Amino acid sequence: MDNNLLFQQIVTFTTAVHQVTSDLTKDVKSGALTPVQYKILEYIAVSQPVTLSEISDCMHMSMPNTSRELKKLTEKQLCSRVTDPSDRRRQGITLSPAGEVMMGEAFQTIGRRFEERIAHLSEEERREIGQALGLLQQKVFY
Amino acid sequence: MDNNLLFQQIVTFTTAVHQVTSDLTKDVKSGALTPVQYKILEYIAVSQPVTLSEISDCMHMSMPNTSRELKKLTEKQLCSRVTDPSDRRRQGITLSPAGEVMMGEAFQTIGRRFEERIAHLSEEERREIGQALGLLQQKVFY
DNA sequence: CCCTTTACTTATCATTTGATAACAAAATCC
DNA sequence: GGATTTTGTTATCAAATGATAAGTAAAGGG
Repeated sequence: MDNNLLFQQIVTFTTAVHQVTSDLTKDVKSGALTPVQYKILEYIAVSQPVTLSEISDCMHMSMPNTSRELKKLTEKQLCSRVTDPSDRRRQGITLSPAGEVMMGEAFQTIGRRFEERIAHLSEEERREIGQALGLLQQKVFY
Repeated sequence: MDNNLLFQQIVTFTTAVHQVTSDLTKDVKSGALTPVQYKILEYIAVSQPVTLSEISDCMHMSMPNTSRELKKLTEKQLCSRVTDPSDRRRQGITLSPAGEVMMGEAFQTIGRRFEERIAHLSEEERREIGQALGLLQQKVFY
C-alpha cells in the first residue's frame, strides 16, 4: 500500500508547519527572554496552572534546569507560584499579570500575521480548514 | 466573525504538531550529533543539494555559525560539498553515503513510530487524512 | 514511626549555541 | 579593470542550555 506515501506527506507537512510557525513567531518575544524561557511561558499560557514537573516532562528538560529557568521567570515577575494546599510539595504555576500582558501581546502579533496569511481565503475555505484541522488533530496529532 | 476561533484552533493544532513530532523524533539522533547538527542534516536530507546560504536562511542561523557546524559535519564524514562550477563561491552540499545511512535509519524509526500511531485507522480514514494534509498545506502552511 | 518516594532546589561544570569582527576569493557592475 | 557585492571562512567571546551531584521538605506505605 501507500502508507509510505502518507508518511512522506506527513514529513513534508510537519516541516511546513514548523517553518510557518517559526516565521509567524519570529521576533515576537521580548529581548529580555531567552528562547527557552519564551517557550516555557507559551506553555504556561496555554496550560495554566501547571506544575514544575509538568513543564519538565512536556519540554523534555531536567527538573534542575526547569527550576532554574522558572526561578528567573519568577524574578522577572512574569509568573506566579502558589503552593498546592492538598500537597505542599507542588506548586501551581500561572502567568502573573505582567506575564499575561506580555504573552497577550505576543499572541496578538502572531494572530495578526496569521490573519494576513489567510486574508485571501473565502468563508467557505475557512470552514474547510477548520474541519481539516479538527480531523487531523483527532486522528493523527493527539 | 469567528476568525479568532480559527486562530485559537490553529494555535492548539500547531502546538499538538510540535508535541507529536517531538515525540516521534525523540532519541532518533546519534549521540555524536548536537541537536542543531541533526536539524541541519534533516534539512539537507530533504532539500539536497543545498548551499550554505540556504541553510543559514532557512534555519535562521548566521553564516559563521552555519559554516562552523557544517565543517564539523564534514569532518564527521556525514556530508559532502561540491563547488558549483558555474559559481565557484558556492558549494552544493549533500549527504555523504554515511550521512544517508544515518538519516535513513532515523527516518525509518520515525516512520515506524508513525505507523503505530495510525495503525488503527481504516483505509478510508487515511484517505481523508491525506486530503486534509493537502488542503492545509496548500491554504495555510505554504 | 521509620523508610521510601515524590517534588523541587541549589550549586557547579561542560557543551552548545549565538554574535561579532576581520578576512579571502569569486562574481558582478559600471 | 577597479570598485562592489556575494559567498563563505576563521577566530574569539559571551550567553544559553544540558547534565550531574547533593540536598530539603512533604507525602505515602508498611
